[in-house]
Amino acid sequence: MKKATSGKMKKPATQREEFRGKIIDALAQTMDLYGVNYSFGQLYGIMFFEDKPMTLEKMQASMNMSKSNMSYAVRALIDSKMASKLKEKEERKDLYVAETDFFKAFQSFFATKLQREIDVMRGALDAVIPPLSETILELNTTEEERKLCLEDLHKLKHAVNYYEWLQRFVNDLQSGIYFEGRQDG
Amino acid sequence: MKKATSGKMKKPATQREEFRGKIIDALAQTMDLYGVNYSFGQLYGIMFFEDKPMTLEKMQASMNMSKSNMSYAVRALIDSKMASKLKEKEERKDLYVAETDFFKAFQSFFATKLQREIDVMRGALDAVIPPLSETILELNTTEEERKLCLEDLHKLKHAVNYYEWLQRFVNDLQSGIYFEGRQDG
DNA sequence: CCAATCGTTCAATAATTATTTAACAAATTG
DNA sequence: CAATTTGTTAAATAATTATTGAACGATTGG
Repeated sequence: MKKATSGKMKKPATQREEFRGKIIDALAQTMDLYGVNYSFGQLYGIMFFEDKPMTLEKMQASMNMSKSNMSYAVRALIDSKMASKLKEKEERKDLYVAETDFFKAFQSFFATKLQREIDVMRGALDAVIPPLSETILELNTTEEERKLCLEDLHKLKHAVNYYEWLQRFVNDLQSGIYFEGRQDG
Repeated sequence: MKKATSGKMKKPATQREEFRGKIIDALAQTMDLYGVNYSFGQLYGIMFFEDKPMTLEKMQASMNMSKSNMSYAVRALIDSKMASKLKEKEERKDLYVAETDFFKAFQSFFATKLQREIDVMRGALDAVIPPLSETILELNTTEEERKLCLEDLHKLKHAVNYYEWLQRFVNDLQSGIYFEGRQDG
């Protein structure tokens, strides 16, 4: 992804808006690093500075983009728990706020991604290890093939260990213990 | 990114190759999650199973893709330290190996990404905080504008704390202390 | 209960990214 | 040192993803 050329954000009027723009760009670049659409990252940045809950209409105005795209964007942010929808509405319109605590945002974003990774890999490992083991155990498997299967199995067992460790890591991340030495909140 | 339809991998001949294919697909999906080109992720998977060093030619044959693209792919893997180039060559051809220790691969991949994030964000914060502070200190700043700037400054200071914490986290990640409880190596 | 409006989805289009082909410089062998 | 051969890059093309506009059901306010 890349800085979109369509629907460019409105030009900074004050110096403060210019500063915000720089931080928003850095945030969007950062999120882009992890596979998040650059524009969706920008929206996070805008919501980060906007202290009040925002409507889709407001987002549309800030980003100069279609409401449709804002709908997709805000949903993506909600999926990775970087934003949330409020229960209240403002004259029929849904309201959304960004998670402005970077520590919590980090926790949510990575925990979500890592958990998805674990689920995908565990799914594949669980599907492959049993029949691979079976092949090794079968009498009519050639000696050469058995040797190759054993090597693969060894690698997959290493992967299982890794993903068990990673699951503990994610649990710890969610528990908050890594944030114990933090300064501020 | 998405499973490429061009240059599809050769069909599995043995059951073992089919199993490998499933794991390779899961690995590629996983890397895709973090913004890595799916095909490049597949290449990592192939190198992961191939125990010997590989040449570009070999990669080309395994993936049914151009040597050019394999050159790009292997470089991306090297950049995130998931693979490395050997000093030796095999009849003029460069040799590459994948990092097969998932713990080390994790360490490298995330440390690289997170460090890039820290650098981008610190760059923006360092560029913005001093002039923003200056604006607040200036006499001819309106009361309203000063209030808004102060709110922004507060948020950015929180971000600085976060990135200081994240830098310590990355240092710890690189030191290996998070892997102390691991089972296997 | 009707008219307006919100948010979502689908299909179309625009924009970006992935991949290839071709050209080239560096290295190497005979 | 000439002829190959390698790996990289640039430009062109193919494929995918992002964004929009329009259509629709749901909701709500009159």
